Amino acid sequence: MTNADAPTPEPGPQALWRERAVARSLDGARSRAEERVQRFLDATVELIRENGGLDFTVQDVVGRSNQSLRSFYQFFDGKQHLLLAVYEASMQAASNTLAETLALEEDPLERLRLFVITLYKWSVADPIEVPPEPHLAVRSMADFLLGLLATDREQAKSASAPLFELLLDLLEEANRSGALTLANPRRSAAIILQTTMFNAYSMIVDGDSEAHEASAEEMWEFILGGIGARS
Amino acid sequence: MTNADAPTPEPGPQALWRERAVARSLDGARSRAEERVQRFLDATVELIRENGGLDFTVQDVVGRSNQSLRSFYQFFDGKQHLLLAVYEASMQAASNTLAETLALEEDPLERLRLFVITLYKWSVADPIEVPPEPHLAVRSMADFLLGLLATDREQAKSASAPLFELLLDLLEEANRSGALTLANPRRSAAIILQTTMFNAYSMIVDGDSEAHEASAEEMWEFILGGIGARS
DNA sequence: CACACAAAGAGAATGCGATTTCCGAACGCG
DNA sequence: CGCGTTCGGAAATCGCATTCTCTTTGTGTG
Repeated sequence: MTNADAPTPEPGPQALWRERAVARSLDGARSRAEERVQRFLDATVELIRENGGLDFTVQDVVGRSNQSLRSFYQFFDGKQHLLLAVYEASMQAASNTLAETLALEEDPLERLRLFVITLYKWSVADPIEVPPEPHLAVRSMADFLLGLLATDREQAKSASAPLFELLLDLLEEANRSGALTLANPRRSAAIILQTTMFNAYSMIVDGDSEAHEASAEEMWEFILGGIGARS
Repeated sequence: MTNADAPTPEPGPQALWRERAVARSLDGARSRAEERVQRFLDATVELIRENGGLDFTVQDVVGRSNQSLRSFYQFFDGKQHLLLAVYEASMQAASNTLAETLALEEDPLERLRLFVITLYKWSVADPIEVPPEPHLAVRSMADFLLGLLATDREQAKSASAPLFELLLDLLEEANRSGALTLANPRRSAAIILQTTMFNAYSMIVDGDSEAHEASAEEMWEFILGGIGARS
């Protein structure tokens, strides 16, 4: 209930962008505002898809969403915030979709495998080709994310939380069922997430470009061994 | 926007920056030029150290090295190139220093461990505190590197080559000695390098900030398991 | 219906950096 | 000694994010 009327207060670091963006306004106005924010986000996702990167201008986003610069800066603190919002949304969406997919599987370890393989594919996929939902922009946002880590650790952390928590659940479940014996599930979750999402580097430093299919499994094997499973 | 073709023939895309930079010029002039280029690089490293990031202006570099903007753009194609040059030099230096360190150790697996632990420390260390040689700027350059991967894969690859080759040698050596049984050393090298250098992400997503000491070993354990060693 | 006003669009104005260009002095050489 | 090359100094451009101003539009009120 923070009734913010100040120009640009910059309250807590945990203030969710959406709250901020939709701040005041009564019922009707609120939903109208949310809708506008959403239009900005959608336009951004489209742009990222199209040129496969973050090199579009704020003007592009504004134009694409048929709104004005003024509105943009009323809803977001800047391009950085916009990107963060998109990233956050992506992670949330990814997390939800993954959770659905995993629901079909029973075996703890198999669930974990599914998580890794799926996330890996999303992370490696060329955004231009990724057809489905406004889901992942993961690959395209990797560098933005690293930049964020350098400055707003907290935000980067909370934005990544959905996926992290999901994975953590999987690990703890596996631990309980006896499939794994992790001393520190949190650390394991962190390293697995990192290994899976930042594979772009590995992909490149090593010469070949083909064999994406193969490497998904290779990576899974690597992780599996790393966390102490595999005979 | 990637290829800014100058009137000069400039053949392959792998043309090393240093060659480019020092292009023509006879003997005397050449060394003089090399020295100037070096001054730019040194100044850059200093700046990165000082503010722990890449957010300094070209002007800063120029001023710091007591040269002129004009000269800067005569030697480098732009800030991007400067950064690439620094990164390349860092990797080369890191590789050399590592090679020296490893020479003292006999056991293949232990050599590998030393490689990982050392590189990890360099990658995680706060650049402001790293006292020794103009060595690593790895941590500070992680995001730049990812950006590079998105655009100039080849350059990113060749700049990372020194470390990659060194690690590859270690792995093959371990394979020969029977300490390891890697089916595809190149892939293993790639994934190990990635896991080690990009730990920043892992470090953050997981809550805690302490325990760097501990995590170096944890990471080693993870990698060791991943590549199939460890009982 | 005219009026007060908040919301939102159009763009011009700023500011900051990277990149280019221009001008003239210093230098090497026939 | 004059000429071309090299190079510092600094102004001129450019692209883009971020601000600021002015106008228009939608809505509810007396």
